[in-house]
Amino acid sequence: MNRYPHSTRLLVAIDCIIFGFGGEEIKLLVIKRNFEPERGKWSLMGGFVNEEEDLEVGAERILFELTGLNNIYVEQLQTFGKVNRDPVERTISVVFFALINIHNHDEESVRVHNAAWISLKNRPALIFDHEKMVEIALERLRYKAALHPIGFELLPEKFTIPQLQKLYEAIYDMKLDRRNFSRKILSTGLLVDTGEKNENSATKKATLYRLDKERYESKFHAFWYFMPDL
Amino acid sequence: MNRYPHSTRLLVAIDCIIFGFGGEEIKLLVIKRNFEPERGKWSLMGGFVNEEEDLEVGAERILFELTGLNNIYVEQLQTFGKVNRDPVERTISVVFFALINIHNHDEESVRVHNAAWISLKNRPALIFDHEKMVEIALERLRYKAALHPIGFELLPEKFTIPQLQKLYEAIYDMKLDRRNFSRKILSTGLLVDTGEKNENSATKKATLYRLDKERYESKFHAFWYFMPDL
DNA sequence: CCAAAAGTGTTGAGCTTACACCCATGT
DNA sequence: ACATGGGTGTAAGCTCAACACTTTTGG
Repeated sequence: MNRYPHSTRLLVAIDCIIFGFGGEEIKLLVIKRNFEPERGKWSLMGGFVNEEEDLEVGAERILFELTGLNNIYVEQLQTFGKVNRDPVERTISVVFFALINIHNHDEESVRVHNAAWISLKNRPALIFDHEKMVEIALERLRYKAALHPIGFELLPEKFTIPQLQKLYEAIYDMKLDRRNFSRKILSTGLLVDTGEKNENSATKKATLYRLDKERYESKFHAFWYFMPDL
Repeated sequence: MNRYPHSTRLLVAIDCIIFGFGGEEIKLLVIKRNFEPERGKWSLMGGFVNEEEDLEVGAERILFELTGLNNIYVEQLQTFGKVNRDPVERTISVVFFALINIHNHDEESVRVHNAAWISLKNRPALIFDHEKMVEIALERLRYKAALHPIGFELLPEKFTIPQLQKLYEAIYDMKLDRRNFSRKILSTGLLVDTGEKNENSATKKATLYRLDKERYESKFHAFWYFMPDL
């Protein structure tokens, strides 16, 4: 059904940048290619767009395939289209980035796909232009997390303020003042005290909070400063 | 050269959102289609990606074709890929947005393409999903202009602070306090007094400033608040 | 001399930062 | 009891928002 007769058709791929938080540092879920080209190298999870599939649906399909998760935070990042970015054949890649709770993914899927969580900060080289994609994704994550309450997507349902602070420190690779951070976060009114305490701690047990979903939805698009000078 | 044999190839288009500033309101450069489908309706300027052409290069080609301008501010916005977004044939559209000085474009090109500057705020309906594209572009413009010194791209080389203020008021569709705005802008150190005055004014002539290019480049990626509460 | 727009100064409020102390827990 | 990490209070400085007055120009 080529109804715009004189135009060239191109391969369109989707690549997914999957961020997780390990408690100390930001992690990236990547696959080790067991096919050519670049067999044995690390790569983002991706796939081609199906003929009868919206881009977002494709991204969700690919994310589900690797993680077994649905209903996760996904955002379109950017489209990469340099003529020679894929040495096999010209391919346009629409890149998405996802934030998931690292403990929720399906371990079996990850094993089957030969995937692994790697450190974002000390990551190995990635194939093609995936390196650039990750750089831009990190920039976007920093941008977004400073202005919107996005970080919660990386944490479990119930979390403590010190955990949240560690997360922000990992995202921006900087230390924050405990007292000021706590006050700023609580002042948003997004956190609800569950009454429970974090039993894992060896010292004083920290309060477990959960997100106030309604407030979260309604305030998500507001412009805030979660971070001091960036 | 189909070397990924079993995958579908799709049409890939580029659409351009072109913003200009008329002195009072933000304008959009659009074309009136003289071809089917949707003949006679307003549409963004666009075209298909050439086989041997990077996406950014394609966007610059399309922008040059309509405006006669090179070296303008262009940024990739997002890619639209709903299956039925183009009724003729499935087409992925990579959307760019450009900021130009409205007085610099080539009038002849605009006439040839049956194009016109329309009001952004009171715009007529656009074809396909171009309406949504413009919405998202405006959101992005507001986002970006609040944090980065991007507005200058819409003004002439030399401009006055009141002009700049009118621009920001147009972008955010709100009134700003003259004194606070002036102070905030001057405190960035981005403006250089040219020594000249705006001779067009009927009353007190305002000082003409120009951008300090070096400072602009070096501070462009800083996070700032140009605007009060959004 | 008057109207209209440009330029500048001040002040109070609120926010941010930097800092110190107390509490809970396990060893 | 002590080490470790969690929780809260406060004061100083700074930025921002709100506001009023003076200057320049053309008519």
